[in-house]
Amino acid sequence: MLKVVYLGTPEFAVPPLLKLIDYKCKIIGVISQPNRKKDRKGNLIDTPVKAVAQKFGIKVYQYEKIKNNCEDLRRLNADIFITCAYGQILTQEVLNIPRYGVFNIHASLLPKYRGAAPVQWALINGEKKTGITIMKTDIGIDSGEILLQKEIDIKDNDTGGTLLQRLSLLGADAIIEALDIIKSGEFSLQAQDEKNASYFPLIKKSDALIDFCDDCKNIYNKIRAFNPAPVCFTHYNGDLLKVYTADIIEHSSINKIVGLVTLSDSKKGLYVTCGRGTLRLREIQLAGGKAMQDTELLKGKAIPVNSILK
RNA sequence: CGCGGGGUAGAGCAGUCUGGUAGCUCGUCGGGCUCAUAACCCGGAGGUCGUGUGGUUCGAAUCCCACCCCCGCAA
Repeated sequence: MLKVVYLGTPEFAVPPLLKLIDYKCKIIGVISQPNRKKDRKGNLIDTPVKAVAQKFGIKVYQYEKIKNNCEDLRRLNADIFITCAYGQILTQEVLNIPRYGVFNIHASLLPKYRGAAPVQWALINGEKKTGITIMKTDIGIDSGEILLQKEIDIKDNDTGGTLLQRLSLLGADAIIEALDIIKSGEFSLQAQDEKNASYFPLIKKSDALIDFCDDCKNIYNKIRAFNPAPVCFTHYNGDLLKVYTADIIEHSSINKIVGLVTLSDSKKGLYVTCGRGTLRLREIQLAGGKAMQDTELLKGKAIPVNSILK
């Protein structure tokens, strides 16, 4: 039976792990990032992958720097490492450890959208399709040879959350398929076409600040890409105003004043001008308050017409 | 003890500093007007003001104490 070590950290990496637990292989260990998230009281929270692994009695390892723990890793005597949003870059020394090498579940159709946040970037760029790539990890970032790919359509109403979830399930199916192939021994790996490669960086919190100078379509895409995390935001009177969802009201007008509230009505909602077009900020949240519909928020809190959001 | 905001009618909020039995925007119910309406007019119902059968007071949503829950930031 194939001895697998699974490396993953966030929610996205949970479905593939669950699928592998059901699969005819032996998961001899799970490696996850150190616990970093804290609750409001300052207690550290287990990573989603760690929590699931522990529930199934799988040994969990958390390394500050995995590359400094090769001795441990060798001792596991694994046939294969499977990575999925693990969060650390593996060195050649690590890659050499498992018998069949390291395979990665990546949420894009490589060579496009290499990098740590392929799903969000695909949405930001208004892509119509994306997918999962199972590739053999090499020393570059998402540059390894491809074993198989699965394509999926991006729906107009997809958000980062919904798309991540579907891709996560797709990734779970894909890795099982990949293991079957690997076990059969009959497969060939396909080098990536470097000419078509694109790389997008990790999303930073500051990327979520809405720039109303932009075209409303771009802002709309960013808002859905960043829902439910990190969530786009702007400011009203200096207070944080998160925007979970928006609707495009019209996309042709050219506006000199942007971030301008043109309609603020507890029945019709909150309309704001963009460089091109107008958006309705539909699901919003002020600091300290809960997320709610614009119409609900406006019943208790006035955001007068002609206010500027920035 | 990381910093901060908040828990008041079905919903969103004001009132708390400067104690004196609760108000706004909606929703809801009834009636009216209208070809019609997410429009407008009139009227009604609905709240032990997070919990403590706590403290202070003649009197607490409001001040003090303890606890529970929600949210923003930070990590």
